[in-house]
Amino acid sequence: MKKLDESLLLRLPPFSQLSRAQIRKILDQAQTKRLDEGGSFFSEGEEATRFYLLLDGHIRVIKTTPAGDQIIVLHIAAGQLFGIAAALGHSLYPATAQAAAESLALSWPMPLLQEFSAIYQGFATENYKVVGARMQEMQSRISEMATQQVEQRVATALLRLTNQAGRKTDEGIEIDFPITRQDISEMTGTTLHTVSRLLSGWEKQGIILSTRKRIVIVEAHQLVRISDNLT
Amino acid sequence: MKKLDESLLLRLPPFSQLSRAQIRKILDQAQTKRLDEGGSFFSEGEEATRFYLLLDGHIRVIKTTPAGDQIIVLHIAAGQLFGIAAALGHSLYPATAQAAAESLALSWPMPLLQEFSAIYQGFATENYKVVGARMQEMQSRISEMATQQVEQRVATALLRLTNQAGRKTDEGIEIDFPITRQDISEMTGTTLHTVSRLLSGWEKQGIILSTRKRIVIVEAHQLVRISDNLT
DNA sequence: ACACGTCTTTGCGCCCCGACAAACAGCGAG
DNA sequence: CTCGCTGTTTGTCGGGGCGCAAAGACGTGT
Repeated sequence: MKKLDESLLLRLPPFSQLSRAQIRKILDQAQTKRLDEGGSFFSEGEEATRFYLLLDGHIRVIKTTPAGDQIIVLHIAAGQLFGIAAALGHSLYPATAQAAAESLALSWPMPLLQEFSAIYQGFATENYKVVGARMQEMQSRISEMATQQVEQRVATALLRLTNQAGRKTDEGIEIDFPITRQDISEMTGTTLHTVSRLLSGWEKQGIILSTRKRIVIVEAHQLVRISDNLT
Repeated sequence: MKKLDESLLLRLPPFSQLSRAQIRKILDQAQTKRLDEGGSFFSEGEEATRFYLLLDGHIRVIKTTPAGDQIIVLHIAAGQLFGIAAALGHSLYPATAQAAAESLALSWPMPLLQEFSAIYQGFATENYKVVGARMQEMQSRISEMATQQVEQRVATALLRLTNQAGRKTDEGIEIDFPITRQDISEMTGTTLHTVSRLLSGWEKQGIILSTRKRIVIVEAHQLVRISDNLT
């Protein structure tokens, strides 16, 4: 309900064409939730009662297989809606939304999702675009997993992360939230050992810089070359 | 425009709650397209001008990687809508829709997609359900590719196919359209050689029967066991 | 300052599965 | 009937990357 939030929302795609009054009305119905790294907004299998908008931070969406291993399905950056699967006919959250860094989100009761879509021009179409973009990303990842080698997949994953959460520094582009080799292995379907070996190699070649939980891409074009398998 | 089509449509989810008159109006605006095995309704990258409803046959949705290998993203069974990605903000078809068997489909100009959604109760929600189901399937496949061995993935793929296109025979459940080892390898991200070896092994064990382009699952529970890695 | 937990690195051996090659079987065309 | 194309089988070989194990680096809390 702070003024801060109002102007913030105005800049976000789902709400960009609304009036101040409309924004305030929407905000009145929202809850704020702040989580430390590692906390979950909701978990796979829970009843999908609310949908969310990430104001700040980063979220990883995790699925756990019957066998018990976790894999990271996608990442969500600030400004994006999440937990909207119910609009697609699911009554349960299909995955877990976990904070990859300290995160702040607004949430609304699920029935308002339909209401917002019906009432506010642009909200629905923005919704679809989010879904469409995610479907494309998932398709790409299926292709990658099917055809690419581990080395290429890891390179691709890093590039994707820089696109979604890259922050320019004087050394290169830094991935703007804490991320471990384990995380990357869960994104690419390999082991943290292999990821560690690859990153070490790349660091020796000056392609990246890396400290604990932090990765900076120095020569992105080299990663592109690797992900395209031009050896 | 045949009577056949009218009653057929009435039974399909997207149109199940419509009146005869509404159905006729919808049909008047539709084109019919029949394709032999191997033909394409549309191709990846083309401008998305029409959306489709599969009346009969089976379709495989293919993506080609920059490197040139094809992978089968998903299969579409009779009664399902396809080519509706434009509703999600894409102006180009994101993949190729190829007939896996002789197929018959209706199609409408893309603008009618919004119109149908707006006018006809149930059409829009049915649409979402299709999208939701496909997203879940894609998520599952990402998990599988990330965590499962090739043998498990192939078993899972066969089970999925029997669910989507299984036809009961006296020998077991038959996959109801022509499918090659190559196809299966493109679904599971492996080579046709490995698939051939696996299927041969399973046939020796009496789990499946297989002739050229035809697969019959005899002991589905054994496949479930394999896909769950209970060796 | 110290101890502890988390994250990371590195080595080694094995096995799955991809690459290559060659032959066979089924089906349609002429 | 025979040819040719497409799909399938089977063998051998080699390597990428996973499992296992252990130690090292970094950050944190007390």
